[in-house]
Amino acid sequence: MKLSPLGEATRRDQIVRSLRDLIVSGAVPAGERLTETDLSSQMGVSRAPLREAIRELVSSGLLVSQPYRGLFVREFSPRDLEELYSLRTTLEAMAFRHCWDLRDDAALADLDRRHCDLVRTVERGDDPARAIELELALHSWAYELSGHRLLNEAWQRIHPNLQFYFTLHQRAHSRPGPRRDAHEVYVARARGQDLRAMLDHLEDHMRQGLLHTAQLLTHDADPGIRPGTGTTTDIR
Amino acid sequence: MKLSPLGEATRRDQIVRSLRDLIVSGAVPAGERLTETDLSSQMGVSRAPLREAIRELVSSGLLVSQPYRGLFVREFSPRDLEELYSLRTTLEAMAFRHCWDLRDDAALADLDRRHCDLVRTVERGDDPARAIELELALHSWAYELSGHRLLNEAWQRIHPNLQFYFTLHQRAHSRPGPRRDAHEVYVARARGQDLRAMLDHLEDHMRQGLLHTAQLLTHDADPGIRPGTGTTTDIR
DNA sequence: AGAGATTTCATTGTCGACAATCTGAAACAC
DNA sequence: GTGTTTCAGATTGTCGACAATGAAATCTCT
Repeated sequence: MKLSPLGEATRRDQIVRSLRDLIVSGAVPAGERLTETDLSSQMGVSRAPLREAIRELVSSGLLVSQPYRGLFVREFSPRDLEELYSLRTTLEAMAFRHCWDLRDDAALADLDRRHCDLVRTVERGDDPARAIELELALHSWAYELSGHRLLNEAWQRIHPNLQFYFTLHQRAHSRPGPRRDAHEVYVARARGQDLRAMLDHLEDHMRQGLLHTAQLLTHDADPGIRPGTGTTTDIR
Repeated sequence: MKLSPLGEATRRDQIVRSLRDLIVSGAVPAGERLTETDLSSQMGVSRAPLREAIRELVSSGLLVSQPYRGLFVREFSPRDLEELYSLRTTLEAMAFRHCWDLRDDAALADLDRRHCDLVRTVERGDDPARAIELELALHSWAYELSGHRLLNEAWQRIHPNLQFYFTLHQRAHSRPGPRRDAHEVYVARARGQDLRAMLDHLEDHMRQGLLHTAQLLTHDADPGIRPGTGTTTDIR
């Protein structure tokens, strides 16, 4: 039996969730300045718990705070995006190395379930935000299965950033959610017996994702993107 | 010319630094409960900035907060330690892959400088806390050189945890600081041309560190430590 | 005396008000 | 006209007091 953690009672946590959803869903434009007074009055709470929630979101990278200057929704430069992808690749490779021998029938069934959810939502076509969520949830499988709490925490920290960026990207180019066949291969590799193949596919998958999103970026002056620099296993 | 970032003016940041030093230096026993009222009165500040500072330390793992229950200094289980080491190994390997081709004369001089500082402090014998600090600063070299901001952030987040644990460990067993020759090899590898050798050494170095510290742990019931599960390159 | 209900008290979570700081524009000197 | 200074307005940072919660101590009933 699996029971979800009961909702945190404290307002701070509610605010964190609420604000995170607000940002990640793209309801506020990236770079937008947020004023605490407005937020607190709109949410019907005092500034004290709001400010604590803000601290949490700042340290997870969704907000940027400049003392006495203001609070801003995070913006993504091409360089930020590349860093996000490279770190993610490294972490996910680590997750697979750790969870590889722990894959039992229950775990694989779990993987299938997540995959089915994703496919269903993608095929339905509406609710692309949900598709993004499920896409990332699919990737969460390896982290959770690994049993590595610290690794999972690290993933949970960059997870909203990816979700946020995907939403931005999708809105900007009104594209459909993630492609189906890419995940077919991913899942197949994850079910297979060849860890090396999984890691290689992972790196390709990530590199493709990076290129796919990066080539559509309008900022073209930043020389941050160098597609090389293997992040998991390539050192030869 | 290198100018250090000018000190944050806000009290919150001062409190963060002050509290972090307090914890990391071992002045407060691990597992100890901290009461906000005491802290705020002792530090001569109100609870508002204190609580915001606490949020920051909680999200970096140095404090544990249970809503309405209390605030506690983080404790390390053998499992926590293993997770810290494995994640650190992965991140540091990534740092070296990223900085490898960026090592120029200035960077190597920087590395030497850090190494000399460490050796001097270790040989002087007093101030073991400073030795720990410099030990970790030596490792920071690769992260900073890599130019990978997100990676550096991740390192900065686990950095205090390591410092904290080393302090605890050193106090408990009144041992001298880090061994000298271990870092001779580390620096030599970092200066060399063989990235593979560096990564292999890194893994050995970390595994030894883990075993060295873990075998002295008194908690022996936790089966968390399984020395296997290579974290960087071993998948053969 | 012992188990359960109740009260008490310390501590955390939240609020509204005040002080410190930044931004921008208007006033001023050259 | 240009550059500097001053001053208002708005916003963030900080404070002290109050409400909500948890845990220990006290009380009650068998």
